[in-house]
Amino acid sequence: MSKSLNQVISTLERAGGFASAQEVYSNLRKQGKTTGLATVYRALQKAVSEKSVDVLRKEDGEALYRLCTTGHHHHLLCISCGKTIEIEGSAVEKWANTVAKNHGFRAVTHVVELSGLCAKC
Amino acid sequence: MSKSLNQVISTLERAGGFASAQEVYSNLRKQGKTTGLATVYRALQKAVSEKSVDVLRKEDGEALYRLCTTGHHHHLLCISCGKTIEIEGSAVEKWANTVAKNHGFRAVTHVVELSGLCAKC
DNA sequence: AGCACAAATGAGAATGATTATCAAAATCAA
DNA sequence: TTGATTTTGATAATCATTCTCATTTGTGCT
Repeated sequence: MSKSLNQVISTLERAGGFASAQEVYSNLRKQGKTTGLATVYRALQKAVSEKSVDVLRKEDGEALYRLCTTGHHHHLLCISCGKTIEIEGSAVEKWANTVAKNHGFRAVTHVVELSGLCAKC
Repeated sequence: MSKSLNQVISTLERAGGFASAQEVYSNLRKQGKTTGLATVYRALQKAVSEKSVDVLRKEDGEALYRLCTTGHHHHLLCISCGKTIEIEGSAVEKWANTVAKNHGFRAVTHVVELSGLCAKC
C-alpha cells in the first residue's frame, strides 16, 4: 500500500467522501504535505481501478471522486445562497438499479443532483 | 434564428442526434463550411439553454450533445459504446418533489443521469 | 551495512476540451 | 447610405488531466 494512496483516501474521508482531484491536492498541501498533483491523480486512478473509489462528473466536466464504501448520498443545492443539504436516496438507488437491469446494463452508477431555492431565499 | 445554430442542429441530426462539439466542428469543415469552433460552442450552448439539445458526458469528461426528441426525460448511457437510452422517471420526479418539500425548497430542478455498461459491452 | 534494481514521487511540460477576447463582417434601423 | 448592434472566426487564454523524466524511496540479497 503506497503512502500517497492512504493520504488520498483519508482526505476523501475527511471531505465526506466527495471531492475533486484538485481539492484533494490543495487539502494535502494545506496540511503541509509535499504531495504532487500527479501523485494525487495516480492514487485516484489506482483507487478507481481497485473499485474502492468511483467517479462522477460535475456539470462542467470536472471529475469528482467518492469512496465506494461510504453510503453515498445526493445533494440539494440552493442556487441563491449556495446552501447544500446532503440527502438520502435509497428510493433512487433502487429505481436506478431496476432501470439498469431492465435494459441489460451492468456496473451502473448514477448522478442525481437537485437544485432550487431554499426556505430563506 | 442564426445560421450557425441551424448548421449545428442539422449536423447533429446527420450524426444520429449525438456528437461532441469537436465532431460537429470537423463535420462542418468537411462540408466546406468555414464555421469557427467558437461559433459551434456558442450554438450548442444556446441550443442547450433552449432545451432543444441536452448534454451528456463521456467517461473522459468530454461533452456529448444530443437532440432532445421528447420532453423531460433521463438517460441511461453506455460508457463504452456510447449507446443511450431515454428513460421515463416518474418515480424520480415524485421523489425529488418530496425531498424538496421536506427541506422547504421551492422551484427545484433535478439532474439524473445513469451510466454503465450495456448488454453488448 | 552495502549494493543493485525496481517502484514511487514531484516538478514542470504537454495535451485537449472549453471559454474569453477582439477585430472584422454581416444584419438591421432609420 | 449611414451608424449601431449582433454574429462570427481566428486566436489566445484557461483549466483539468496526463505525460515525461530525473530523483528519491523502498526492497531484496549478500
